[in-house]
Amino acid sequence: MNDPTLLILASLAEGDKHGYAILTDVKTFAGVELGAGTLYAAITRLENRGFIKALPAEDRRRPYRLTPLGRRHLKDQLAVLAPVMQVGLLRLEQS
Amino acid sequence: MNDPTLLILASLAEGDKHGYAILTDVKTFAGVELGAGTLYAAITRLENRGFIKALPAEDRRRPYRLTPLGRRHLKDQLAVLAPVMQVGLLRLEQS
DNA sequence: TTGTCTATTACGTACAACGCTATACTCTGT
DNA sequence: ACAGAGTATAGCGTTGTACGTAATAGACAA
Repeated sequence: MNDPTLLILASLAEGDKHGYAILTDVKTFAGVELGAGTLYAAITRLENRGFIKALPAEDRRRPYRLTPLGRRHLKDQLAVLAPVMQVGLLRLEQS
Repeated sequence: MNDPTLLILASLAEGDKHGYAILTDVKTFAGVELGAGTLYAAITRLENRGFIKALPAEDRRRPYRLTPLGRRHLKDQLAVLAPVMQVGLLRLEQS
């Protein structure tokens, strides 16, 4: 899958998580196994864009929280994706 | 939106289309306006991967058809996306 | 003839996906 | 005590590609 940011945002919509927890969560709900490099690079980008924010570190763990902006972004992304999925599935059935 | 290839495959699932027709179709069903460069570059990549194949040109138009391989690929992509959407929407509601 | 629509191609840039590696700590089993 | 697996993050290099922009060109309407 391309676009790991969507997966990360969807994961954080459930609640605060640190990187590794996102990794396992994504694998569970999406069946996608992100590489470590892919994940943490995407996290950094999401943070720079204000979609997620870092919480105080616990030990080695660096938890992140979805911001209202990130929440809206996820919602928008899903709103774009929904009709694509519907049309795709419908057309695959019909032909 | 990133990943214009998904949009193109979904468009061609309806029937054969040339580039410009894909452009307008995608705008209609997905609300996404692809740039010309984005579109034709993606088409070339899809052709190289065997997901679509070129049909005999009509005038200036170069129509393309979804191959069985491309069909399967679209199906797989949507199958990955479906749970991501479900989980995303569910979690947005809950929180 | 100016502009808009159809239709494709080429080019350049900037970002980012991904694999790989390094680091380091914790816990379990033998 | 040691090996190995799991937890957790960071850095690097390559490759791919998304996207904007511009060029080309025919058709048609104002």
